Amino acid sequence: MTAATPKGERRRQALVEAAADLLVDGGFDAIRHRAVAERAGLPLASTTYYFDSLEELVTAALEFQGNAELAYGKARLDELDPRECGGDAFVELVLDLLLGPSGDRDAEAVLLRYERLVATGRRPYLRPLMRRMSGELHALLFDIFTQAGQPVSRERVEELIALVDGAVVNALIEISPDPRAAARRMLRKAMQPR
Amino acid sequence: MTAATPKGERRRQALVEAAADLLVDGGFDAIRHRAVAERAGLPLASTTYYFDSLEELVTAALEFQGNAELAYGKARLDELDPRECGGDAFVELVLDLLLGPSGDRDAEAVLLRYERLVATGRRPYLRPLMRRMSGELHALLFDIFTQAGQPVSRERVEELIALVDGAVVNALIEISPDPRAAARRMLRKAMQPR
DNA sequence: ATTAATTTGGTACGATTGTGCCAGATTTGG
DNA sequence: CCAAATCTGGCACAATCGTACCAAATTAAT
Repeated sequence: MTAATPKGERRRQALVEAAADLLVDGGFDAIRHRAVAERAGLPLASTTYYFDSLEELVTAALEFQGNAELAYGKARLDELDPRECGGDAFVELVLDLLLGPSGDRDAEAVLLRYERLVATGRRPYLRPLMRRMSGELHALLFDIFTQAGQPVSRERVEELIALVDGAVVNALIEISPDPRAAARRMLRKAMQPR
Repeated sequence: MTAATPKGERRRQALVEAAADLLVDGGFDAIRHRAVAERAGLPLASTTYYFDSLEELVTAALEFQGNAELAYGKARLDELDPRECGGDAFVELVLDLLLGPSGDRDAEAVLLRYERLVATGRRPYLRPLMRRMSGELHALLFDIFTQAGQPVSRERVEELIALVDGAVVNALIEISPDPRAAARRMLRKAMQPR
């Protein structure tokens, strides 16, 4: 279902953003009709009016959030200073793209990113969207490495991403998880010249 | 709550195994009082009689399943033929340990293994258990590499595991996911001598 | 054998869920 | 300006959930 009136469009968008918020700090299961409506300050029925099903709402929320993250990544690419590309700053940049800005320190934000990947396994309807966003992220990383004077093959990009993702996933079971530190360690070792 | 009579112990165990079954083919969310009771052929109330809460039941199921997988891994180690350790067979062995036996062909079984890792992020009560099992798995892989005449450092084991895990997680979003193939490709490249 | 502890299984309750319904209000198009 | 489309929001329903309760049955202990 799509809105036909300007105000309707605004309301629909408000619902999407509310759902994206819930997604970020509660995971997929936090996206419920009532929760979305409440956070958006709208009546329950508006969620079923603008979205034929929960799946549609979840998809819209994921797309909104994913696009925001990609836009953030592109901004980082544009402001990339080619001089500061060998050191730690570059590693942090890559981590920012894969795990989210270092500002949000807690592991929660990181967790969600990987919940998305895994949750896609049981929600086939998300696959096309996830595939597109994942492709764009890979391309973005490829550009950033190139721009930074450290050209890499597409295969190498995939390898580095896998390394980071694996490090993160394995860090989640620690008593006091610090996935970013684990990913940083792994990435540093992989990137140092031999 | 723990059983005091032999028959009670048997019933309790039946519940654990039923819960483990549900875990395997439905994920954590599939472990519900009613579902467990039904699969075990026992009344609903037996689940609350033997387990103070759902968390306790989930924990028991995870432990049961994890131990079974570790036992499988140890069996594979014992029957390891040191002659067939350079080729593809060895790669498949490692994949069997990390993704499960190649017999279960579908991506479902693989998916669950990674759902467990990520789900642990939102279920802190599972962390001690997951940590122990993960540690044993790492040690097991270390032994296997050693036994196979390809000694590696503990750090290298972690790196290879991360590589496989990352490859799997990223493969889950494909239209027709084949995580094992993705992991195999990544592992082969990492293990080939340079 | 008889008392006490344990187990059984049926049932019920309160919360939460996704979603359908619909009379009224609002906005849009002619 | 007015009819038609769109939107609103309150409500209800059936399912499902975790868990509490309790009288009867079974098992263990003396």
